[in-house]
Amino acid sequence: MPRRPQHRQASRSDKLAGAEIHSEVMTRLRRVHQRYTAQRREIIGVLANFSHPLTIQEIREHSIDLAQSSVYRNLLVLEEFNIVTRVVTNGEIGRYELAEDITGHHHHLICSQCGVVRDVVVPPALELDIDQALSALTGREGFTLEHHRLDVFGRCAECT
Amino acid sequence: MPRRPQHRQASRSDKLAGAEIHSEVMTRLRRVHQRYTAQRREIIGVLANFSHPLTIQEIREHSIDLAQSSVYRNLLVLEEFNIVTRVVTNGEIGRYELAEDITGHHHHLICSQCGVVRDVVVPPALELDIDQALSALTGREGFTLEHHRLDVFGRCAECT
DNA sequence: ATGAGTGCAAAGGCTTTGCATTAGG
DNA sequence: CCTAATGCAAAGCCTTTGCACTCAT
Repeated sequence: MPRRPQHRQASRSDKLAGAEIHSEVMTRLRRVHQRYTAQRREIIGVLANFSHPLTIQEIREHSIDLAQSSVYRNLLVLEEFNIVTRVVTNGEIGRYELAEDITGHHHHLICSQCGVVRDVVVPPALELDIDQALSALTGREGFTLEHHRLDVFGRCAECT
Repeated sequence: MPRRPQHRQASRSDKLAGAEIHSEVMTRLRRVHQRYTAQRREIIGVLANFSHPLTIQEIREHSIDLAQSSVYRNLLVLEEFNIVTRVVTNGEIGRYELAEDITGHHHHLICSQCGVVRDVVVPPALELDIDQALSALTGREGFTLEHHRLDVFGRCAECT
């Protein structure tokens, strides 16, 4: 399964990189009796090459021989087992990225004009404050806290 | 334009309520040369009756004689002029709520299982911390900060 | 009066599904 | 081997659009 060369984009604080990601994903899929097929490797490979969530269109554009239905079906499986995450940003088109326990916890900076998404990390102290406050809040509301999502909206330099 | 009685749900710190909302919306629409038609009043009325974002389906279910296309078109207009906000939560179905400058700034507590959405308010101190951190962050990234969205995911009491 | 807004139905666009074929373990 | 996964095309589902009619201003 050929992997076309791709320049890696601005890397976040990668917890895992390159080959490590594949073996990690392989392990996880094995654990749940799922196969790590060529198409799944391809999808993971593409997602690993970018430091921001991709649309299904984009995933297909950056790979070859990926049937549309396979991409949809595989992303569903990969999401089910917490290997990728579906993130919703501006419009309603779904975007996917590797799970945070692979790439590290981060948030999204979204241009409200053109929709471009950039991964960002906020100070650990703030994350702590947020988690504390939300923990109290969910308790009060009878919810079991799972995780939070902090999206930042603004205009990117190009869209002034 | 009949408005079926609806029990108002757990009210947040309402900045405006009932009739006030209609006159406020009326004013805003006038300002941009838009008409406040019966259908638009109906939509606003339904949204005002709930303290959490509604899907288009739900909006239609809680009103009468609203053509599907009119709901879509009106929500587009209302969103354009910052009277309602489209919020995306779990899946990809759009949900709408009154703009924050009408209802007050808040966030969403979303059940990752059943998708129910509850409005929540976090401590002002936390909001301040967040805004400060994000302001610094967006500056660094060449973005102009507009607003943030903090969604909390967890399991509601029913979904344990 | 008169153009924005409405309703109906048809068209779009992304996503899901059915089914025969292929391939991973 | 033997079932999960794939590819293709058809079907679904939410959303948008065209067009004639209606109603706010």
